Amino acid sequence: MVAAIDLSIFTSGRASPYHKWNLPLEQAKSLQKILSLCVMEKNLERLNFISGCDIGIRGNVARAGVVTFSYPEGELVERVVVEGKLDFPYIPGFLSFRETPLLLKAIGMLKKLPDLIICDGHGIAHPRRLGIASHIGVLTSIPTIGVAKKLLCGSYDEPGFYKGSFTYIVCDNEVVGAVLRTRTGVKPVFVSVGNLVTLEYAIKIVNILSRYRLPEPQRAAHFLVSG
DNA sequence: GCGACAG
DNA sequence: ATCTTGTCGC
Repeated sequence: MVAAIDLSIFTSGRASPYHKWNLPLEQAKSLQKILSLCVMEKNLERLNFISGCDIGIRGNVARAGVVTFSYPEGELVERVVVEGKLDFPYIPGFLSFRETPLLLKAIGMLKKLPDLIICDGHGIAHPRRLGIASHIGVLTSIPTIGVAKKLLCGSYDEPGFYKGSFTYIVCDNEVVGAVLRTRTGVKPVFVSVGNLVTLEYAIKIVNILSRYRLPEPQRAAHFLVSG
């Protein structure tokens, strides 16, 4: 039996117990390469609760939101919103150093940890294979999937027109993610493994979740922190 | 050197 | 991410 993960350590508002966040880019780069070695691709054994998380920014204040839904019922189970400041600037390839601290704080406040977290941004479809979804997944040991609106690295062929069709994202001769058409005729999303899931499963679940009217996790979280 | 570049 | 009006289409 393994002790439950205590995420309350992230709610202190202080630096992460695992590593500093305000790092020079070169150190951040090294850290990403090291942590990417911790990314594991495996099958989920159960999926009863799915969370979506996102960050909204207004001037100097940022709000991180986490929303949890039951699956497959799709009922709202819990939601958390926390406000704070972001000190790290947005630099392509280093998004997690900007948003992860506040997101972990919000995730750590959940009464019940989810079986999966859908993150806004890439997972391993990243130059150093550690996008924000992977970073969060590695630090929390919670399975994560990255869903981004734009490509960060690599190339792909346009997926088919209809919902469910997808193509792969190839970066440095590796398949790092997929471009999935979640709605017929609408702009596709970029799906990639964050941690502890398989790309095939990630594609499948993201496609399924996009059918839900209310519960599409990231959208719900986005709604929570913006509108 | 030049262009690309999640949120 | 955020700032923003009207407008094309089902």
